[in-house]
Amino acid sequence: MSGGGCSIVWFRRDLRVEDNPALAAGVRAGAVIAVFIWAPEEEGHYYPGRVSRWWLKQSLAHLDSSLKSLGTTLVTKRSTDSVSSLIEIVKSTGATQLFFNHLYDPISLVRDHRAKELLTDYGIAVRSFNADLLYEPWEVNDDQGRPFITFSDFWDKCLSMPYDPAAPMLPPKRITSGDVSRCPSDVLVFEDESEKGSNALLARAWSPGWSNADKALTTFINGPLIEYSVNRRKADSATTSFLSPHLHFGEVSVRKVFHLVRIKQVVWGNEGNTAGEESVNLFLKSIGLREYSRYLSFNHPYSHERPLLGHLKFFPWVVDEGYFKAWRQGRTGYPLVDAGMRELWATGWLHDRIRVVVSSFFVKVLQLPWRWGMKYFWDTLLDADLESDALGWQYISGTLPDGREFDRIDNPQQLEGYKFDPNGEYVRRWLPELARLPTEWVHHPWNTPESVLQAAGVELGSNYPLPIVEIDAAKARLQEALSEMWQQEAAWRAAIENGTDEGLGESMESAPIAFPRDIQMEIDPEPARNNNAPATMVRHHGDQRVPSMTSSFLRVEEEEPSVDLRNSAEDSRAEVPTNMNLGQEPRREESNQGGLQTVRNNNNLRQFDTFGLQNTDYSTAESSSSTRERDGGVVPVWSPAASSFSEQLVGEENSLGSGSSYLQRHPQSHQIINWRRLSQTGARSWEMENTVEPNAIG
DNA sequence: CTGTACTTCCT
DNA sequence: GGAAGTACA
Repeated sequence: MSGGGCSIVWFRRDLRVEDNPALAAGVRAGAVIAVFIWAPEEEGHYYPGRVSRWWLKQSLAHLDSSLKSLGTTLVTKRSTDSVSSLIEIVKSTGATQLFFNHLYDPISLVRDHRAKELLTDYGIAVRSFNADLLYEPWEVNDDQGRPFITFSDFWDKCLSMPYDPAAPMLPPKRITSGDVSRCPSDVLVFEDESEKGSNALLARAWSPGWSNADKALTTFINGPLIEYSVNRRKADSATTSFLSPHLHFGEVSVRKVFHLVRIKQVVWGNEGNTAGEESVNLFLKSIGLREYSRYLSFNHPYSHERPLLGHLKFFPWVVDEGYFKAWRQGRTGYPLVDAGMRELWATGWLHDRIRVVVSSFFVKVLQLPWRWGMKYFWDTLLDADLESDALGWQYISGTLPDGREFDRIDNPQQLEGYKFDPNGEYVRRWLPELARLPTEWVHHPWNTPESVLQAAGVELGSNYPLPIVEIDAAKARLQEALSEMWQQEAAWRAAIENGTDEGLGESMESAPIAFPRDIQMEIDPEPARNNNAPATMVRHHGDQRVPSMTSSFLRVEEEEPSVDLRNSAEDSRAEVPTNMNLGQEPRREESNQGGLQTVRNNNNLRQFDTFGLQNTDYSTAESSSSTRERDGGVVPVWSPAASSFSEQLVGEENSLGSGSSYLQRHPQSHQIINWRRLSQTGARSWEMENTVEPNAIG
């Protein structure tokens, strides 16, 4: 096809040969050059952590061996600029086409757009595909064609779309290899000497690689899935799917997961197995959250570093590295939290429930800035995933429209972990110093009788800490912090109205809470795990300001773009994109909603009506055309204004004019994205459609 | 069977 | 905090 040149299939987080649309397209087009480019510097702060790099290394080796058995090989390149490397590969191989699968994190959106532009200019036919999601983010909209702002609405829609997700494709039977004789692979280094020892242990517990992922999926669906709803609340149960690292690297297709799970659902539905059906719904929901994380990232590319809602803009986060360190080391004095943090450090894994516990503790009790916790998760989790983790932390922090109240420490008794760890086995496993405490006391040593402690060999404050913060103190401090936040907010508004402080919004925007320097390097309680970061890692933290140790209540804002609150939204709201979906060709298969729950929840927006702002001028939001004529069709174009639906929200909610207005509760919600920084990267509009033909651009 | 107090979970 | 479920009069 296309003149007979070979195609580059650019692998990224789609390390599988099965149900890989980019690979399938390459195979269909003729000879294939399979490429992986390792350019971690492109990730900025989010240089992958040790365990994540370990996984990637294994997964790539696995993919390479699969490709070899199919007739080709994986070309690997070390790079600081993926797009330049692609052009080099084009030059050295004579490839005429490039295929890849979509990613939705902000860095990839920019980079992939640039890849498309530059390579198209170079005369290369570029096509990209959906391999990571059931539906592309722009396919899932409400009745007015606007993106959803709550998960439940989003997920209800996904489960009731008029067409099913694409059916998974089989792996190619054979791949014709392109000529790579003049395109040598670089040896990719994913771990340094100091990391090898720790990494060796990982191989005992995990088997990266797409066919292992497939086995894990089958095992889960035929086994633990049916018990999922019952067992999911046990901290150390082996009944989670353990698919998340596989899914992160795209070793298994989420569409295959979805299809196989729905088959089970139909079977169990016919059998009247309600427990099984409930399990399926819950498990699919966790798949849905992963979908939603991409959806949010696509619609709000800064959701990994900025709260989606602005109402915590003035919250005085506790910038205290001592707290942060205690949390990381599992020395907070709360056994369940500490057990979780030690498990995370030791294994790179944490049960979802425990993730909620430790992150909720981090935000609500310690009141540390959530981005620190998110960064630590990024550095340590085997399944570290920017979009999913951003969603999780924003949810915990109460900065999502459908999240929880911020001003409550929910279920403080869950910190006495009898719900997730009723017999204390989990705590005893990870906190040997508490192993001899009776179950009755193992979750709350702080009020355990002295005689019991002595008998168990526990000396509080010595071999196990007293609670770093008492729950009651944390509640009180939370209230103080909130009133301080409201004062700051009021002062800020007053200053703006007086015109005396125009610069504040700007300065806040440019002063996010810096990560503490080198957080990976000082964590380790055990020298054997010392994580001597390679030079590249250090560099990413080198330019960070270190938070002051002396001012634990230093007020540091989560940044927001400057918002001029004086003008009414109706006067100046941006043009509303209307036809994002026109170019889509919905698949025509008959929709099968067999038994899937489509109960519609109420939106249940939170009552955070503290600012009382109603007139908000989102003048910083740029307007941009959301569609482009192309090949006789209109295709959706990712562009800042098109994906930022703040202006639509303003329009709709203000026109409702009711006391339950969304924006009355969340006056600055969804005004979160500083598009200037995006445009600095050179992206004005990013094609995400999958049918760009050569020379169609420009 | 309906009303109501109580519990659980919430992305 | 509130919806949705549960137990019981």
